[in-house]
Amino acid sequence: MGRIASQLLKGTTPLLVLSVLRDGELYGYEIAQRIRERSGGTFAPSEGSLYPALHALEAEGALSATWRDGDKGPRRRYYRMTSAGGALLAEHEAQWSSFALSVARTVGGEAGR
Amino acid sequence: MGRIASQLLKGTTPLLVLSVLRDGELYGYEIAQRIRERSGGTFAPSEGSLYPALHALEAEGALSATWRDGDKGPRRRYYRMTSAGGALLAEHEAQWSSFALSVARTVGGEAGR
DNA sequence: GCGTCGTGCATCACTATACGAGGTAGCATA
DNA sequence: TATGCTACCTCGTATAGTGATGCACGACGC
Repeated sequence: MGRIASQLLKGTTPLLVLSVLRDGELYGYEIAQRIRERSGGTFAPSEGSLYPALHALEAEGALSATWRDGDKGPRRRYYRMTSAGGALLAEHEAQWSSFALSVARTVGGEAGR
Repeated sequence: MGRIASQLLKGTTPLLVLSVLRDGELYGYEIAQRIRERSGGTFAPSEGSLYPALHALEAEGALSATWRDGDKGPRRRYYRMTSAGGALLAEHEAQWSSFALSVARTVGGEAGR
């Protein structure tokens, strides 16, 4: 990803994470893969941003998580969206659309009114 | 603006600044006002982000600037987009649309293929 | 004359957050 | 044995937005 995009990404991680968790329970690594797939490869959140974001969402009560031993490979931490998480997702979605709309208006040059 | 939006804004300032300068020459304060108007009041870049961004764009050669005494009020620094700035604007626009599209795809949940 | 307000530019400390590197660990395969 | 993939976590660094502060000018009210 170019040097610009990593700045554009700021603030979108919770939105992206919550979005892929609408499908159901996922563990961290899998969340990153889903985001990558769904974005068409454009987004590949680094571990250094993904895990802190998951911890923060869990601390806020937006996600609940449980450790589970994989029969193969190391243990995984599975995340599930709570109802508070659903509300937060809705909020982030609204914020995003309003933001994207405002960018479009400003760049497009139509009167903002 | 909420605490989320200020993170979303990161990286968009050059795009917004260059966009309003398509109209012609503007000075710093005026650039902020235009962005505010065009965005419908959603964006109101703080001075602490606007001026450094203008200086950076000037240093990159995307903008040329001249001091001019206002007949009333203090002197103003007028900015004009260079041809390099036009190219940079096109690049930022492309980057933005690709970014916004990817967010929409990821949030929308369509296969990213 | 003097304080206050609005314009206009600039810089600073603070903050949020993305990145990459490094560490731990388990299992599979060569 | 060693290499590589999965899987988690944390740390140092860089980027860039915010609000506060400062300087300077002109206009207006008292």
